[in-house]
Amino acid sequence: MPNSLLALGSHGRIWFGVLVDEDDRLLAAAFSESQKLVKRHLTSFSQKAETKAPREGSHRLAEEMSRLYDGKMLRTPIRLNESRVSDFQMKVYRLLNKIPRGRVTSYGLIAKAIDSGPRAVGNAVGSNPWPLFIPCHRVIPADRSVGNYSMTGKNRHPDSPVKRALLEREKVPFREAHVLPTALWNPE
DNA sequence: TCGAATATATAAC
DNA sequence: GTTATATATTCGA
Repeated sequence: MPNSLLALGSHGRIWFGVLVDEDDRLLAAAFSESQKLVKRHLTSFSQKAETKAPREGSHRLAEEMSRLYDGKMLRTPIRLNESRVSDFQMKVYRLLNKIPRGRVTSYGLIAKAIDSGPRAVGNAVGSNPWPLFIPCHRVIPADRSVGNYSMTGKNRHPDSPVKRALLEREKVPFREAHVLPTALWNPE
């Protein structure tokens, strides 16, 4: 009888939430200034495959998430439940995992590396179920502007302040509205 | 199965 | 600066 765990935590103004399966693997994560939004997002995610509502409790990954938000590294390893993402998405996410902290890459460069197209990569990056854990905020448009960071529909402006703040805490160098070319990382 | 919708890129004006 | 067009993948009717 599968039943996942929904755990919330807060740090400053921000709420973090994780959805973990019964084998302690991360199904999805979310963060927002609104606790309600985080909870709603994760609950609806779990309902896409499970009939039962997730039980609620605490989990170390909710704390780890705030470290990532602050631009720090994880203290403990994580395992992902990849059963809800496509092979294509996983191919993209494995590349995102290789982007070093303090650097960024672009949708187009990823597309070239995996022999796909930039819009398709944008789709995959935008539907990342594990924000912060899979650093989708390190992907920017080819013109090196900040680009979008939609949080599944919310905050949909072209140069997301949330995304920029994440990058700046990771010491990505900016000049005005653009990332410096030296911070660009090329996937192999 | 097909048409529409993307967190795009590039080239032209 | 602004379009126009090519493009890969996903999702819903």
